[in-house]
Amino acid sequence: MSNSHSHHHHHDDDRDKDEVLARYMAQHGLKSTRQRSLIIDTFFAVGGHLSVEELWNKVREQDTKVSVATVYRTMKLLSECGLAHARNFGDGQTRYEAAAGRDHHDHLVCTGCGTIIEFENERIEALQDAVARRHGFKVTSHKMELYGLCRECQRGGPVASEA
Amino acid sequence: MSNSHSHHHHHDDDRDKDEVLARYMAQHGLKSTRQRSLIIDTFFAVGGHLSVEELWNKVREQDTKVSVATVYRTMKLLSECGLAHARNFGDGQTRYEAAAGRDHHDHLVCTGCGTIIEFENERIEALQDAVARRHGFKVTSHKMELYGLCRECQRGGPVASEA
DNA sequence: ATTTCTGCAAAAAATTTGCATCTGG
DNA sequence: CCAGATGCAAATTTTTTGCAGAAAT
Repeated sequence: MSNSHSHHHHHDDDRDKDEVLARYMAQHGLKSTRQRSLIIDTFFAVGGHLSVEELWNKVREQDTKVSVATVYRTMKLLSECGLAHARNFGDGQTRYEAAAGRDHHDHLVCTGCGTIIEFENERIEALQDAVARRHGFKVTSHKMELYGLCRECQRGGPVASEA
Repeated sequence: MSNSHSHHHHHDDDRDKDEVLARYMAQHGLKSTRQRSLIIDTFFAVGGHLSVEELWNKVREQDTKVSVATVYRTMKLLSECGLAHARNFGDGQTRYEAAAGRDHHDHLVCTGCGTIIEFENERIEALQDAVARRHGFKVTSHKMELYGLCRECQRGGPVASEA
């Protein structure tokens, strides 16, 4: 339900992403390797909010001997060039989510079953900017999470926890 | 819970806090110990957004042999009874901040110098509730952080990092 | 007396890093 | 070739835990 009104066309997201990545790598003298490509492709293909370990598992389905270290290093890269955002939802792990070509969005996190729903709200964004301006801040990014119980969990009681 | 308009008098916050704490401890069969009191008092006295280690250091100025484990355990407690909130600002550590008697507030985090400014905005809160309602969520808490450069850091360039 | 703490040190969990060895450009 | 990347294991960092002794109710 996202990618509705991008300023461009259909799969420009992908193109943008690749461009951003290529430019960044060139500027920083980085090399394109089999592992990096695999990790990055997997990351964008799977989507969602992946912990490094989850991503690592997915990656290893393709190439058994990619090391976690490489996944950590690659995700840090993606994060630095703005194609992924690191998030912390309170479970001990850092989770990454794709950022390219997406409007900013925030999260509703169900503390019962762990479901994460994304949403966007322009009016909130506008107010955030206003607040920041009022404090003399130049905002570069933000995150917002609402924690609570989803419809299901309000009824039947929380579904068994599953980390 | 923290629905109180804090426009009461001076130390109602403290009273509230102590009540909440006492009730919670009673209901859960918890004991009031020297260490817990020290940690909790220190936590509220210092204020700000403390990591466990920072708090531990402060605590040890009073009592050299409180263990870090106790600080972790106590902060988890405070967090569970709603008197403190755990936050993650992206440096590897969980930080806690006092919650008693305060209206909900959010943060402006300067990525240049690390300064954290708190703010409240009812209109944003209202919009958040609306969004949640629209998704069938019953929100229990939320967090929101805006990252960017504060006035200072926009001018003179980022102050030397001081991790 | 009984139940709940605390300190300590070991254990876990998450992430980073050193280094010898490969690899892309 | 050579800068940069990878794997692996060891090292860090952050948080949790088991347990025996200490305290609180």
